[in-house]
Amino acid sequence: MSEQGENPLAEHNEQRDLRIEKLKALRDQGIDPFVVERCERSHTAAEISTEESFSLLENQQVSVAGRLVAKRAMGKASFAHLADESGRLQIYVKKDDVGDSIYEIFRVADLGDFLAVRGYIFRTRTGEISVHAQDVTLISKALRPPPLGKMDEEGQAHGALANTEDRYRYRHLDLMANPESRAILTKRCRVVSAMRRFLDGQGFLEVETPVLQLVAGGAAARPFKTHHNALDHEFKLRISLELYLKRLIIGGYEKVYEIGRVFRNEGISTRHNPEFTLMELYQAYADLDDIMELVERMYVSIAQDVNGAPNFQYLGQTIDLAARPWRRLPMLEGIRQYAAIDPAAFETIESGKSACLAINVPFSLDRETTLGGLIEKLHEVYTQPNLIQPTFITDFPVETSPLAKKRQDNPALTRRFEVYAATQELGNAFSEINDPLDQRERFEAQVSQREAGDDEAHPMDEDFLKAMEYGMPPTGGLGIGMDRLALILTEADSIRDVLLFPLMRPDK
RNA sequence: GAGAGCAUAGCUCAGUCGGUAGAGCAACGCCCUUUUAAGGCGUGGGCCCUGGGUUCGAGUCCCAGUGCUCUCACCA
Repeated sequence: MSEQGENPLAEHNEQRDLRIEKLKALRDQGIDPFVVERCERSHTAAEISTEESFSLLENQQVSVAGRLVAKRAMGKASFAHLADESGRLQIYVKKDDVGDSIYEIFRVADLGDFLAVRGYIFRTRTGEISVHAQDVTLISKALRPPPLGKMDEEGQAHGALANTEDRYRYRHLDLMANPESRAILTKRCRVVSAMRRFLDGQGFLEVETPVLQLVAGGAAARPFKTHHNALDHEFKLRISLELYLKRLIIGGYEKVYEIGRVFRNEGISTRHNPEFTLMELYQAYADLDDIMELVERMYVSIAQDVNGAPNFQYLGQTIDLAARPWRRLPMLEGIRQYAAIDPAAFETIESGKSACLAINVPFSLDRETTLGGLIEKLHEVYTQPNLIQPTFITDFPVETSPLAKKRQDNPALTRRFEVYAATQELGNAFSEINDPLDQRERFEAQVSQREAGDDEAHPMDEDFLKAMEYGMPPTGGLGIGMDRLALILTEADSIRDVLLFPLMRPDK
């Protein structure tokens, strides 16, 4: 926020100044790395450096390119490593072979520059498969040194960019310097594509619905607000995908899904980012039990795709997704097992609270204003930490489930489940309400909660209610936080590790 | 929102009892034709996060602020 404004060229930086000088000197000799537009590559680093490929490629000509990430210059013959997306590859540059002028180009190349190398494959005295250069071209120049550190024989980086803030804030540097960061982020992308592949294979249609909405509904959260100039109207960024996808079911689509960014104006933590990726699907003529079956197959398929097995490790435990059917546990039954409170105690909020007092719960009862809220709190505190192997928690309280059908035999409970594994919530599903009168009552109950001070209660949405009044088939729906799913499949510590660019406070 | 920890060279980090700044890597110069965290000799590089305070003297101690990280709360 400096008043005079920052001129990047005025920035004092000795190493950068030197590199700019080098660039000028090269240009004076007619060598300009930035005029290069493309580069023919015959092989990637990974395609060269395996034993199988070596047996085919030894003494063969190859053309490779990549970022200069290590350099060991020794007078008239030098070694260096180039990194491309596939990995690292050693090159050997000998003055006698490339000639004085090319050797000089290599000699002045800095770490971070991009080089194209043509040469033949050989194995060094110490056994490393390498390219013996016959030609070296500078194809792009880095004006700042990369925070690479050094890599030892085990491939372990030393002295590389390690500061957590910088790794998130300058992800391009993190990706350059830390292969394990890239591995986790790549896996996250694969989780999303595996999800898409599975759903496409099941006959679901991928759709896109509005991010800018007049009423931000479908979840309980405060929205971001923005303004459209031409309409001179306030819009909100969506907090879920739900209500527009249901409109598509009303319109006659039978199996739709969307994988999209949603925005919640809330705190940031190791499990929360203000914008995150949600997958929601809706299937007409299906109920909660159909969705359970779908979820079991979906997770097995995704784990198989990204981990190569229908299970994964988390905190030292093996989570076995293939052992189907997964456990089904009604929420009140879980509370009976893990908190030792009889379901009969939840007649009223008062009787529920006395049962809580009797077992000395470790949270404040004053905060709980609805029976359903109290029950969910007990579930989170007592049951959830025990849910290691995949488990469907069913029969959520009606007050906290304003979009789920009531159970016919007990209208205090809903046809809803959340799926848990490794103690993490990994999905939320309902038999969706399709009775517009019931839906109106639920919204009205939410509006009274809002008026009682709960600014995250669901807002009234007349436009959606009107849509439902045209008739909606019985429908099963499912929502999955993709970032959370990626988090446990990668065993990452923080949601920021599975987001390419997590939200950061503005720099300086 | 509450608490704890951290902030020093481009990167990773030391810095003792309060005495005006150190290493490795990176950079620059010289040597070196199979090295691989190459090596050898030499050189440059610092708003010690910011602002106050204590003190003859503060990277170090105190206060406040800022930023980050973690824990808790919030987030059905």
